[in-house]
Order: sequence, then structure tokens, then C-alpha cells
Amino acid sequence: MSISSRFSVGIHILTLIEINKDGVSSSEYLAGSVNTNPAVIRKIMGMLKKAGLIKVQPGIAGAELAKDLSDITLLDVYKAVNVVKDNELFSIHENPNPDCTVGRNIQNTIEPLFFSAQSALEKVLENVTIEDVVKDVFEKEKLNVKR
Amino acid sequence: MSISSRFSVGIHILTLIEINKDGVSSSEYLAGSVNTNPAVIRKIMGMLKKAGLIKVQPGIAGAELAKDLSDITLLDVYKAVNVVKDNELFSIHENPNPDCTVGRNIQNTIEPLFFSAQSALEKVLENVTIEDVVKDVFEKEKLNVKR
DNA sequence: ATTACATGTAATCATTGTAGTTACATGTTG
DNA sequence: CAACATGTAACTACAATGATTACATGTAAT
Repeated sequence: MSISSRFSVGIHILTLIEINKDGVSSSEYLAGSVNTNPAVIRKIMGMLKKAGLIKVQPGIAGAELAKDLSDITLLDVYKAVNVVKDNELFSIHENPNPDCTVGRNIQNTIEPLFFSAQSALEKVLENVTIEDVVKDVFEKEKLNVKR
Repeated sequence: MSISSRFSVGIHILTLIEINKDGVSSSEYLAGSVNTNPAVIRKIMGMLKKAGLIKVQPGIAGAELAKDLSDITLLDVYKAVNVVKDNELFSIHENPNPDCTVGRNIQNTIEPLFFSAQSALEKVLENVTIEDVVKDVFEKEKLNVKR
């Protein structure tokens, strides 16, 4: 199991839209950087648009960020691209036996534990913005050039 | 996407083995409480055994915990049942375009972020033991009886 | 040793999600 | 209308899950 790469592609897209803000970020252009099919990008762009993170219009080439860089967190992206249903990162086995002490109670015991693990993960994502990502990409780029 | 229910089943199994420690916890018995096929249970039991969490022997009915209750964390179970490959909870899109500033650096930027989100989740799991689960199941059971 | 029964494990199946591809309807602009 | 972009649907290949069946292997009691 693994969380869909739509998440990392979503981050990639937003970052590139920002860095290329003086140019036109069409689905084909973005697909060229991500290295995938433009239709895949358009599908993800649709999700980002629906979540209010980018502005795109049918027929008009290019996407723009719909919010300030520092107002888009990785959690926003995570939720936007639907990689995990709300509160369902962990799946709980259905229909345990109600005639057994454990079967009867295990779900109610486990659920809050899974929920808090999931929250811990989401809090980390919430504390990182696309601005942070953009800055870090530039940092890494500098290091590359120096070598 | 969702983390396999093998994890919650694994917790169920360990909890039940403990609560039924005066009886015999065969795969069929455990399957009855989880409400699934005994072969599914045996497969998971095999993983828990390999991780040193339980003792089982071919031909001999029943499983026992191989460690103290308080020495088995949910993280141990999580790793035992192989729901997520090490450091691969998030998948990163492969082969971004090296001729683009973002494509060239995005993986190195994202990886540590994903890693720390994953760590946050694992730390929560590490702080809960099967002992805690057993106690909570009993607590919940008391409340049920009262009603 | 044979019977009875448990674990270990492989093969198969239906279902689901992913990622990619093609195709085309819809929308915009010159 | 021509050229081109987005929005979507349909289809494919692939992988993981969970269930099921079947059977080899191992243990113990009679």
C-alpha cells in the first residue's frame, strides 16, 4: 500500500506554476516537467481547482495559483487530490463477532487511536506551505549549481 | 487508498490471545471473533510470528504472546503485518524532467517532508501498547454492561 | 501406525485503485 | 472558421486486498 503519487504530483504542479508565474503553465507544459501524460495533469488540475487552490478556465491556456503561496499548505493539497478519504487512512475490519468481548469492543477502542495517528501526520503536512517548498527547491538548485 | 485491515486484524488477534490466555487460541477460534476465514488469520499469524510477537507451532493448536503485553506496541504490529514498506507511505512520482528546475529538485525537497509526516504517525503508534488496548477493551465492556 | 486435527502455504478469484493512453466534446481567441 | 486548450469519459495494464479452497506438513492420542 502506498499513498497515491497524485499528492506529490499536486505539489509539483503548484510549485511549478509559481516558479513559472511569468510564463504560461499549460497542462502540456506541466506534464513535461512531471514527465507524464497531459490528461493526467488535467485531472489533477481539476481537483486542485475544485479545492480552490488554482484558477483554470476551459479553452484558456495556463493555470494560476488562486491563493497566496504561503496560504497553501501541503494538507490542502493532500485533501484536494483525494488520496485518502476523510478519517480513513487506516481501514478497520468490518463485522467482528459481537458475541466476543474483543469483537464487541475492538472497533471503538482502535478507532480513536488510528484517528490520532492520522492527525499527527496531517499536522505535519499542515505546517508546510508551498512557499516553503518553492524556497527549498531554490536552495537545492543553488547547491547543484555550485558542484 | 487505505492502509490494509491486516493492521487492525493483527491488533485484534493479539488482544484476543491475551484475553483468552487461559484457553486455546486456534486460527479457527480467532477467525470466529474477527469474522473472517481461518486461512487469512493464519497468514497474519505467520507475520506476527516472524516478527517475534507470538509463538505458534505447526500441528499444535493455539498461539501465545511471545513478549510481555506492555512490550508490544502498535508500531510493532504495524511493521509486522507489512501494510507499508519502510519509508514508503507516500509514493513520489518517478522520473521528473531533469531539464526543469522543479523537476530536478522536487524529489529531494519532498522526501524529507513525507518522511517526517510518516514519523509523526509512527510515533503515535509507538506510544500505544497491546496492554493499553486490552485495558480499553475492558473499559468499553464495562460501559456496555451498565447500559 | 493410524486417526484426528492444527498450522503453513500456494493457487485462484472478484474487487478496487492507480497511472497511462486515446478520443472527443466544450470553450476561447485571433 | 481555424487553432489550440481544458474537461472528461472510456479503456487498458497492473498491483494489492481479502476471501476461499486445497493440500502438504507437523503433533498427539489412541
